[in-house]
Amino acid sequence: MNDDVIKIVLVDDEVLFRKGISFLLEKEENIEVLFEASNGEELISNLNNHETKPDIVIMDLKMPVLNGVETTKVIRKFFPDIKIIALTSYDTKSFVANMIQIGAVAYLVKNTTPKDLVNTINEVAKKGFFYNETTLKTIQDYVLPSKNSRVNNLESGFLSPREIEILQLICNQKTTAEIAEELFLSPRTVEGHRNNLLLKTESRNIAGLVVYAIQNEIALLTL
Amino acid sequence: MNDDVIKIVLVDDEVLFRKGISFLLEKEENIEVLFEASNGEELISNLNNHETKPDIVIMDLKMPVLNGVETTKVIRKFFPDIKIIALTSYDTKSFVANMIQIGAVAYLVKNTTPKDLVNTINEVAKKGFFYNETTLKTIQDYVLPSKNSRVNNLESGFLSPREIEILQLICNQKTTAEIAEELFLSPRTVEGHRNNLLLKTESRNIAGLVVYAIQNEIALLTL
DNA sequence: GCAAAAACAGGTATAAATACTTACATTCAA
DNA sequence: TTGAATGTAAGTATTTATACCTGTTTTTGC
Repeated sequence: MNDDVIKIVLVDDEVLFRKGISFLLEKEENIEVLFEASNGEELISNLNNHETKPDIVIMDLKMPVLNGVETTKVIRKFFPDIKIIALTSYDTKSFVANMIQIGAVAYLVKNTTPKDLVNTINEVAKKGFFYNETTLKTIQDYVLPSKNSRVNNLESGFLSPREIEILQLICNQKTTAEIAEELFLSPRTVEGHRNNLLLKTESRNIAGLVVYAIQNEIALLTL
Repeated sequence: MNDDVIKIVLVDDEVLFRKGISFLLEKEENIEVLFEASNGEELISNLNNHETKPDIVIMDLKMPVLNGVETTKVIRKFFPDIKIIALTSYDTKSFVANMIQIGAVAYLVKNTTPKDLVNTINEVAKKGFFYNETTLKTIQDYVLPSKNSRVNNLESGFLSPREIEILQLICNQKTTAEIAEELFLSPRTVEGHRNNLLLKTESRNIAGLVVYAIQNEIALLTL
């Protein structure tokens, strides 16, 4: 796959963005855009139907139906040969680290140049991964061993499924009592989870949690 | 300016998106992209320096430094001949209405096709404006006269400068007491504003306020 | 099977937000 | 100049959230 044409698939819910990138990439001689998808589910069913698999998937993280994180996990499992370049608007530390851990081989902020994008694609095709300086720094921050694993894990910011579930309900303006009722839990349990969320996301209050959730694409902004 | 080439300027903080659209548009024979800008301030200083003015500015609403709403106001004042097409990721009712009221001649969600974009540009160049069905419906909802102006204004969701200021501080995880101190106000006053914010945005709590703020580009997600 | 996480749940406090109300001064446009 | 909107501030009460603590059970990875 080195000297060959690099086969790309684009996944992003914004048509304009997708088409734009598509045109940009097709100007490159060694890059071919196989197809596009507007969310993770579409991507996966397309992958199952297409004979030729892409070398690289360029994927937005904030998408409806099946988001970038979940989609990446699925791809890693069922199509381990496909490289994933994560593309997003924001770059929260914990999220970069999270994506890398899940298996993205490159991480790009949308506010990047076409040149960088093409360069990243070529590097990924050649070496299998490509991390720019910012990403490398973030990785360093996280990979560094720490004295206390518990504290570190609290600081690292990864959320458990339950925590994510509760965070989403918080973003939906639910109170602790309502969340408890909805999930058949004690309010105290919900309080505990919320407290952990505050610690993990380093937030002071609900406002911080919501901002974090949206920044990290845990809560979608779509109505 | 009817049969002539349509001169366009793109304003968006995401380089990739900008370049993508740029390529898309330059494939059209009757469209020329004069220049690009990454935020409102850059756009305005560019407008001042360029001899040839654009016919249309395509503007993202969520931008750092000077956002789309403020930029639109400035353009309407100093370059009234330039048409503005608003482009955004989300389409909250109050925001669409707000932009139209400010003077945008078209409103496009980013999740639209290149064809629609080109079509909108051509229509705007020809007729001076172009509203799609969704936008028209939103306008209808707002233009309809109402029995009670006070209630209507509360429902319409437009926020006063003071309210926006306080909303931003809320998004920064500030408590009522802290906001009061920072703005040299009584905590009760801040409570009053916050209460009005809850009413105007139809939110139940802080979480709702934060979501609203981000959806309506009042609070930026950039760190 | 062991160790570590995660999920669960309670106690005791205080701090903060929310729900109602009212009132007055200023600013701004019709 | 009158009404409307805004900004200011307060009373009273209740509900939520936050900050500490402690513990058990269940799940998961190695």
